[in-house]
Amino acid sequence: MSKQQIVTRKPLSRARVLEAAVALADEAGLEAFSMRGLAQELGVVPMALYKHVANKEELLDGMVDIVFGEIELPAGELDWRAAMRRRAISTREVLRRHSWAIGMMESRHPGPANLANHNAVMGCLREAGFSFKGAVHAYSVQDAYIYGSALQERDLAFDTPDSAGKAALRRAETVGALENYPYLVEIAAKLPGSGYDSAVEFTWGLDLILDGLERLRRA
Amino acid sequence: MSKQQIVTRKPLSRARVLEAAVALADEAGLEAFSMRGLAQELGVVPMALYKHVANKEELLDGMVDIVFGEIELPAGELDWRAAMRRRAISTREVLRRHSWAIGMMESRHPGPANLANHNAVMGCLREAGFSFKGAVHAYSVQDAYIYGSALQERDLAFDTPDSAGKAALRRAETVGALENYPYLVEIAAKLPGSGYDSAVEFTWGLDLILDGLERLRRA
DNA sequence: GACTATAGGTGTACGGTGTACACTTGTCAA
DNA sequence: TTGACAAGTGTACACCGTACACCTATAGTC
Repeated sequence: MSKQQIVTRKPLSRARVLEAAVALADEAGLEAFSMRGLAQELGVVPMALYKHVANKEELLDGMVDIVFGEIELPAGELDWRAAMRRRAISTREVLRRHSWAIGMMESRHPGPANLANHNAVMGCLREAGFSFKGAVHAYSVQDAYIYGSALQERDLAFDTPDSAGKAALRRAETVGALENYPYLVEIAAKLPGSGYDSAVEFTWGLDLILDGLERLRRA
Repeated sequence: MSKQQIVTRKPLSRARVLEAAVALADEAGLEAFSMRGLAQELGVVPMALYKHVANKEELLDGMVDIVFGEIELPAGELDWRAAMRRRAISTREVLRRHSWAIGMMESRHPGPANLANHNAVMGCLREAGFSFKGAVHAYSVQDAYIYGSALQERDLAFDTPDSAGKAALRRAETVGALENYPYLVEIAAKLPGSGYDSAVEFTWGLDLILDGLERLRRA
């Protein structure tokens, strides 16, 4: 009986814990994500987790590095603009899958995937001919935009034109004084029929930034 | 004795609670911010707060709206670019004062200051001649950049060139394999002496974006 | 084969959190 | 004087992360 149990349930490991943690955070959100819940998901008592991760903080560090690992690195054979574009789009997609990670990508103790990612991006820019300072600028602008977009997408939930309009309307209705906010009214009225698409919105801004950076690089 | 107490301690009010909450979050951070801590700060028992705010969520909503209220609205007499630039810089400064609010600016139930802010920004763009779609694009790009920058600044703590270099170095040292990340090494080596300034970094990217938007507007 | 060290899972307990609910008390209107 | 009402209190509960002592199954050594 107890033998069977042991055979049945394959033993925990740091990798298995991290994997389950990411899956749980994906579906439950960061707010509802707890050590106790994760333990239950793994069919184990809460304290069992602490044999594989030091504490919740370290667990989160590991989770974030898994997320970094899913981001496509800039490929050397592409020109810098195409490489950065792909990498930005990949980052956005990964953050849509793991939206709990959005605020944590740069705030946690960095893991190997994080380091590899930053090194590859910086390398791509430097090899494309950006000066050191230029590369730092270029990196900052892109990442600020990528992470800011992810934040916006998550918070505004503009997934469909319809929900976008609804969100604007809900905002305006809050105070019941629509007439004081004519431009919010316009958004509520026009956005639903405008074919708004958050992916298109993202690439639009991305291309604006990349265009600006290309001008910088040539100078 | 008890009379004195009552005279001494002026009574709570929603405004006083919110104000104290913002102050406490400013100095303690969001992590350490609790209803119990706030009550203590106000010299009151925790449950007393619930006579003035429904719960912690609603309290946070109110706190975020206070933050919105501190942001300078675009002034009508400036041209759109100058107005947007000032507003962006003001937003960044406000978020530096209240960095706990960074991830919450667009995710909470919106209050009046939030609505006024969004309405004013959208209005500024529309009146400057942006098409509806163009204004939405312009708004999205700017806010994504502003909030993303705030996130980066908070997380990387690149407040001084020195700390910036240290941060990069700390990252690289984590795995003890500097030679695998040559571009991180470069950052660690060069950034400290480069005169890095996060405010300059911010306006650099901001101007890049505003330039791009001006081109759009003229088209 | 017996013995022991060790890694992995358990059970209990503690101090923290948000907040429901019933209570007192201080203030003002009638 | 009474009685309603708003403001502050005290107790209690379910949840959280995790320290610490314990058990137990396996692996290595003689």
